[in-house]
Amino acid sequence: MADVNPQALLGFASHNHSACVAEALAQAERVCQEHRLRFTDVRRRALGILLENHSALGAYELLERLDNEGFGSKPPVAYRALAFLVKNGFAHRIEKLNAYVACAHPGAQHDPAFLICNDCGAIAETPVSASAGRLAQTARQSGFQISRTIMEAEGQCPQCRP
Amino acid sequence: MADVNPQALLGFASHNHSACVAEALAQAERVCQEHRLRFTDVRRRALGILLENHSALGAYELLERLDNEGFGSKPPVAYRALAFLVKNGFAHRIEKLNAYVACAHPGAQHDPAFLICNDCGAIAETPVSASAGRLAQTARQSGFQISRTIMEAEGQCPQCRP
DNA sequence: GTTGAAAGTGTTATATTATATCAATTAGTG
DNA sequence: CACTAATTGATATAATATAACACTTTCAAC
Repeated sequence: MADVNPQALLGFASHNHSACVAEALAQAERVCQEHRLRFTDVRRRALGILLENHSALGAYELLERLDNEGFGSKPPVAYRALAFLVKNGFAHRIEKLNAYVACAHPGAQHDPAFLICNDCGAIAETPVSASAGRLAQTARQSGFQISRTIMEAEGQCPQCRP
Repeated sequence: MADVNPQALLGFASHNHSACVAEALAQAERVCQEHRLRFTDVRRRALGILLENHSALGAYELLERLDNEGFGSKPPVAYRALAFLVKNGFAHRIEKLNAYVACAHPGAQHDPAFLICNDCGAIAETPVSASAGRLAQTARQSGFQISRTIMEAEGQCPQCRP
């Protein structure tokens, strides 16, 4: 994946990016205070980096940037920050890419679903209710109790279409 | 994941397993003839192994079994067989597990969706029309062209529930 | 049937993603 | 302050995956 056009992100619509980063960080700050979570320097910065990118970042890419900024340089540094962010809903893991994105709807309870552009790498998170879909229906019928749903669609975003 | 109870598989319902393996292999044989695909020894055996397991198998687990049976012993042997099976719809990759399952509905065109039991490792493939869901709807509305959809739900299968 | 091109196989080597464990530090609590 | 739990950073290693090469097999053209 080449450089990502920032215009192509966040639901593939334009937006004020630095404001959106600041807003998301502030929101995370608030949530952490409320829930007595320790929003440490590495964690804050990791989220900042994901937000600045606004597309999926691999753990080792994140690690490199953290390292450049004086944080640890070894894999667990990145993986632990990511684990914290994912666990608390500030970021999501994209299984298809073995990569991570900042959450586009932090705070709100949601089953994340993603549209992944194979051309430019843009990621759009869309709020889909997993419990309402056919898969959940099938699960209920067969007595399967779903704890988490992964929904990712690959394809071409509007910007990259012919 | 411990040993998987065969009773817990294929939609979490009991079935005649050796017959189902033979039938699936025969079906694959037919499809390959129709489509002029080369269903070589490694490929056939790889599918057989996946079918016998009937739950997700990692590439290296598959490799070990192929090696034991006199096929190559190096990763590409397994990955290439898997690539063939996945490409042609005889198997699916479970992104969440970095593992592979034989397809439960070979031949038919379908968007596979999976229920993954976190306790016993059982996998059920359910025929869900991705193009009919909310995610596809959102995609259409935003001009995103979906080429492939990943749907996986983790949870507890009926056998493993309290 | 021989030949040439394409596909398949197996290997070596290496890349990429991820985790277990331990020592040192920091934050929060009584 | 003293204690505990959480966090950090490092070492080491595990698990997953692919690139590139030599050799073989298949298949179609002749």
